[in-house]
Parts: sequence; structure tokens; C-alpha cells
Amino acid sequence: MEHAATFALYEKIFLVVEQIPAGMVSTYGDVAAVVGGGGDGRTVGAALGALSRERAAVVPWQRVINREGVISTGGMGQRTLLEAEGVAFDAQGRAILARHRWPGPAPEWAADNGCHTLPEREEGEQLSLDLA
DNA sequence: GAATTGACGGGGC
DNA sequence: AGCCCCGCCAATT
Repeated sequence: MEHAATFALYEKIFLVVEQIPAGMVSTYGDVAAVVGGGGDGRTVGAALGALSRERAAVVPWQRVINREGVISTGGMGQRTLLEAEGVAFDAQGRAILARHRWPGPAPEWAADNGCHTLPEREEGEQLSLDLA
């Protein structure tokens, strides 16, 4: 069996992803930053890819995309799932991160679960500029 | 145990 | 904005 440490890391990643509310999205890098523990964006991708079908029904994996707002899985109906939750995409097929990006967990939750919060973003001001 | 691959990101140009 | 290169971590061969 795999090492317990790796198993715990994956479980922690799943726990964080479950905190992303419907209608919002996050990036692999952001999730990794919240989880901490040495993992990075690729680690998050590996964890989500390892989700069993049953687990995928519980963990909202579709809400995690790359830093450009682009769907990495393509063809798994991820975009359709997100649009059903209210996430808007531009003409280039990128989710509008300025409007739907998850700001990270509440400081209280993070401290209570051994996770980190995300640094302040100040680029969410252009949220009503895109019409494309 | 080395090499390869991939649901990634940052920085430079 | 785009494009390219490099570092990063985990799984697989």
C-alpha cells in the first residue's frame, strides 16, 4: 500500500476542494497553496485524477482549473458542469477568473484545519468589463 | 532507481 | 496579450 503521508496529503487536497462553493472556481496552484505541505499544482492535478468515480461525485473536482481559466481535462463535460453552476466563459473558452475566482478559505477554517489562506488579490476590479 | 509524463506555475521577452 | 523556457511534485514505466 502507499505511504500514509501521501494518502493524508490527497485527503487534505480533497477537503480543500470541497470548500469551493458552486458558481466559483479555483486554480491548481491556489489549492496547493491552501493545502501547503510541499505539494504544488501538479500534485493537486494528480490527486484529482486519482479520484474514484464514487469520490468524484462528492468532491467538486470540476471547480479546479488552471491559472489561465482554461479547462485542462477537455471532453469530460467539465465546462458544461461549471456553466450549469453559473460560471461564465469568454469567447476564448476561458472561465472569467476575475469574477468567479475563489478567494480562499476563511482564516478561521484554515486555522482549524491546518491550512493556509490566500494572499489578497486586487485584480478583481475589472469584473464588469468583459463582454466578448 | 533512472527516465518519462502530466488535470501546473512563474518569470522573462 | 502571446510565447518560451525552467523549476516543481507525484505517478508510471
